[in-house]
Amino acid sequence: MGKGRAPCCDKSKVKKGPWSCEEDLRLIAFIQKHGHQNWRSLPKQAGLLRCGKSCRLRWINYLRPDVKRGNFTPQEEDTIVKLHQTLGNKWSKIASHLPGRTDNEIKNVWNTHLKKRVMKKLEGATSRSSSSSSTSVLLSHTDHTSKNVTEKEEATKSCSPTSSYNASSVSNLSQVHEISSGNVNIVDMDWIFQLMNEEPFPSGVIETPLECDVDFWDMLDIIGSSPPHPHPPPNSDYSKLDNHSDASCQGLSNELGV
DNA sequence: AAGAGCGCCAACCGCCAAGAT
DNA sequence: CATCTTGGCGGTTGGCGCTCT
Repeated sequence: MGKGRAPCCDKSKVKKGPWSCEEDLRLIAFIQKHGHQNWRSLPKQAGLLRCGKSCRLRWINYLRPDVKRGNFTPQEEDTIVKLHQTLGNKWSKIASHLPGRTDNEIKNVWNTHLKKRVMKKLEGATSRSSSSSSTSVLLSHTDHTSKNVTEKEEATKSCSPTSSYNASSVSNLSQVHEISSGNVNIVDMDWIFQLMNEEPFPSGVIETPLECDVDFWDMLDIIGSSPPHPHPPPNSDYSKLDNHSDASCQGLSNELGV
């Protein structure tokens, strides 16, 4: 291990905060095309003003094709509680037992729901001087809160930057147009590349910064409308990107049937 | 109606381990 | 072996939305 630690990126030049649809698309498209051998250089090559770590997190937690979203099943929650008893806060280890679930998600669920539930049950059990402490006793699913959370989530975040489309459906974007969960039209990245009318991601660095990449915004605008249609160039003014982004997200949501 | 408080969760931060040089 | 780089992990936080008063 080294002495000091160089910052993973120049913090002054990276964007922070929630990811936009545009950024997600860029990341997905790049990884689909080139994979992610090097997270550090990925953002630069993909034309993202993000830290490599941030890209990795975004991919692992939300954009990965096999990531499972939505409420945890009672079985999953039971598994988490059981594994937590033996593994402690080893979220990645716990996650490895729950296909499609991420350590971050499990950590959140534990901290927000399961911990309280287990504590409550434990307290109840202690006050009743109960000798039983098995997880099956600890776990009662009658107050399954995650369902409400999910419903709320889907209602309120249908077009949020972080879940504007179903990331789990973005599997093999270049080929797959339907997924098993339904007939969902997936945005074909090759089609996007064609729209861009250029080699998707040249081996070198993409020089186009987000705020002036008119073609890219135009492309996204086209994605946001169904069917695709010629469209006047969108605003290149960064201050207007949010609105533009919302429109694109909404269109994208419709496009994907989310 | 509006402000305060709370819950949830996506994302960031810092540390550590492993691999590369 | 020492140093450097990168990926991964777990803890924490900021912001948003909902509920309560």
